[in-house]
Amino acid sequence: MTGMVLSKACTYGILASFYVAREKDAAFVSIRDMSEDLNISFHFLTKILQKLTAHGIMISHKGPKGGISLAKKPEKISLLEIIAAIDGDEIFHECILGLPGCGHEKPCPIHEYWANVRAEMEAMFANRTLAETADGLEQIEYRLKLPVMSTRPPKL
Amino acid sequence: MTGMVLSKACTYGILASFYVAREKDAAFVSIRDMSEDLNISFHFLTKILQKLTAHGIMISHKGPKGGISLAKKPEKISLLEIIAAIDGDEIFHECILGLPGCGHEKPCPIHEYWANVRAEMEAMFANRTLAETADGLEQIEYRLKLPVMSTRPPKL
DNA sequence: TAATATTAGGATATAAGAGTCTTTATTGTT
DNA sequence: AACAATAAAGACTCTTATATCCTAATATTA
Repeated sequence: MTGMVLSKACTYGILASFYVAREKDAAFVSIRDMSEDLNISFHFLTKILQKLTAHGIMISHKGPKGGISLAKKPEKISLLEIIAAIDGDEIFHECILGLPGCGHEKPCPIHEYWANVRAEMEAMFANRTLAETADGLEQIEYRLKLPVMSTRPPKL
Repeated sequence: MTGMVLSKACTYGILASFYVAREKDAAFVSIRDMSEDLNISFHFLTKILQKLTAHGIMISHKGPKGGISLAKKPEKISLLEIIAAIDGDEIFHECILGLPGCGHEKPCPIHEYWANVRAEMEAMFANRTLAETADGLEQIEYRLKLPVMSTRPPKL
C-alpha cells in the first residue's frame, strides 16, 4: 500500500471522529463498542484516540460508563486538526519529491504546481468540520464502516 | 514517514526521469553514474527503472556503453505516467478514507470534496511533462539531488 | 573469443507502519 | 471496601516498503 495520502491510523481516527460526532447525547462513547461497529482493531483504535485526546480534540473518561467524547463543539473541529494530530502536517508543507529546502527560492522542477494542489488540499480539509459531516450522516445513508477482512486460509 | 502522496521509489523514479531527460545527447545514461549523482541507492534505482522500462517509458541497454534512455520524446512523457508505472493510479481513484465502494452513489462524508482535489492533483501530474521540467532545469538552478544521509554511529 | 562493463533479477536484511496482547491505573457500582 | 468496567501504556508480533547483496544474462571491445 504505497503512495497513500493519509495513514491507516489517520483514516481510522477520522472515521471514529465521525462516529463520536454523530452521538448527540453528550455521554461518553465506548471505544470497544465503536471499534466493533466500525470493524477497527480495538487496541489500535485506542492508541489513535489517545493522540486526539493529547491534542485536545477529544476527552476520555475511565471506568464504567467511560469512553470518549468531543472536547469541543463539532463545528469547531476540522478534519485538518485531526489529520495533523495523527499524521502531522508535513504533507501540507513538504516537497512532493522529498527534496529538503525546496521552496520558492530554490524550487524543485514542479514546486509551484504542487504548492497549489497542496494548498487546495489543506484548505479543503481545514473547511470540513465534524458538524457538517455528522449532519450529512443523518441525511443520507453515508458509509462509515470498514469491511470485514476475509481471513486468509491457513497454510498446509 | 506516514501520510505520503508518493512512495520513495516513485520520487526516485521521477528524479531519475528528470536526470535522463536532461541528457540531450541520445546516448544511454549509466544507472551507476546517475545513482551516484543523485545519491540514490544503485540497486534500488535499478529496480525502479525496470518498472519504467516494463511500462514502455524508458529503454535499457546492457553491456559497456549501456544504460537507460527515454523511450519517447520527453514532451510525450507525463509525470502521471511515471507515477502510475511505479505506485499505480489507485491514489487518483480511491476513497481518501479507504472505504471500498465509496462513490457518487454511496459516498463517504467527504467524497465530493476529495474527488475534486484528487482530480486536480491528477490533472496537474498529467499536464507536467519531462520536456518542460527538463527545460526548467536548464534555465534555473533547480534542485535535483537528494542530500547525503548521515550514517548513524555503529552500536557498541 | 576472451575480458569487461553493464542491466536483470532473485535472495536477504532493515526500518517503519500496522496490529495484538498483557498489565496497570482509574472510575463507577454494589 | 470490593468488584467490575474501562482507558492508558508498554511490549511484542506481523507485514510491507525500503535497501542491500550476490549471481546471471547480455553487449561491447580488444
